[in-house]
Amino acid sequence: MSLRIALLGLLSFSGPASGYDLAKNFEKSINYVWQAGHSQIYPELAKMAADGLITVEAEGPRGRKIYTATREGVDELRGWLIAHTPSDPVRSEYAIQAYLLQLLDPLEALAVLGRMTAGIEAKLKGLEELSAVKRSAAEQTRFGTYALDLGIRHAHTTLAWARDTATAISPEAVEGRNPGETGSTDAG
Amino acid sequence: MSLRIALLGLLSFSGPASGYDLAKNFEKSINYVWQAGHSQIYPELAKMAADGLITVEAEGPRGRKIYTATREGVDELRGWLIAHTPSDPVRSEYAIQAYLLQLLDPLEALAVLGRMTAGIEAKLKGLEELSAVKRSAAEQTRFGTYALDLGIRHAHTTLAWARDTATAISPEAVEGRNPGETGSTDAG
DNA sequence: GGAAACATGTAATGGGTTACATGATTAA
DNA sequence: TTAATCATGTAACCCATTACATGTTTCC
Repeated sequence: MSLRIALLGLLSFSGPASGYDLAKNFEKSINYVWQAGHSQIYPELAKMAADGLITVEAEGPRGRKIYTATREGVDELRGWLIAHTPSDPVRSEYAIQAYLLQLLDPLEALAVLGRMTAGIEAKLKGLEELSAVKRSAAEQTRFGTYALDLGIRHAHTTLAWARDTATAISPEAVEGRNPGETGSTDAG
Repeated sequence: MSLRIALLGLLSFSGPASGYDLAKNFEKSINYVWQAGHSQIYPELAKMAADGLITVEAEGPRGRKIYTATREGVDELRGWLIAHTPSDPVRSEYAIQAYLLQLLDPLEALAVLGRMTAGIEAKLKGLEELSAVKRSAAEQTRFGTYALDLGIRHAHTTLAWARDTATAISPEAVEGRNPGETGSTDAG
């Protein structure tokens, strides 16, 4: 359902577009918040057309099909936005690892948390750069910025959590982790 | 893969257990972080047994099967914890709605954000109550608490984001939202 | 005897990822 | 002519949800 809504939304923003256009557009906007590749998008567009939510307005070169949202499609989108209460099932591999960390000894657990921290920092850096680019280029819609903002905030939260958890597991070990020291050879 | 790991983890904590036990246990622990029902757990256990990660140690009354992790299972779990970098694909209906809100007029958008806020507040309340219960009952493992903590932090973050976004859309309208006023009939 | 909880499964369906497959157009 | 990019699809497989289906034990 969400994919359908996302595609209807993109069509509403951009006007008539092909599956290829939508896939490209998806990749650099909603993608930060919901993932889908062309192999999922093309069949979904076919189903949406069969359901009367969109129509093939025209066919261009190379078999390019131009879709437009129908009245039903617009209604569907508006109805979902206004009436649908989002579900937010948490499905976090980070949290699973956190839950199971006690099966490792403290030093191993700290190493795992260190890897987590690095991963989240990298992701956060990417999102923030993107945010800066989009803001300056003004290529981004106002609300697209808000979605990106949510992503950045969540990454910050996860990062802070990983650091605090590391501290809770072993305060001394974490405090000893200053730049230039690895803490692996000299314990004192 | 994650389900497998979660089940191996639960088995490691509890010792030998049946699918039923694991499903119950799952529901009140990892469930806040990764969801799976019995209809997913039973087949997965069968596959894990076929793959040599667990074995049926004994059979109890009512066809109850008691599983234990094998050496391979323990290795698999430890290997995943130590080597696997968690993926955290964001798949948030909240964010999709945020992205598409500009298709509504500001008053409609505010109503949607209000519903979001209420939903997240309810969820947060549930998680925090649970956290209090678990802390007092000491029934919770130390790291299970950390996973729950992550859930609570994320909910807080989403809530703050929803409020800030509402303010950004329409500062006046949001400031006017005091208890006792609905703001729907008298526009001020 | 009947309800509740124990205990285990399968089937149908939907959603998502990866890989496979094909062909047209454009620009170097 | 050949590489890049445009453009569209299918197939195999995995994971997840909901509903269906069955039988046992315990307790009232």
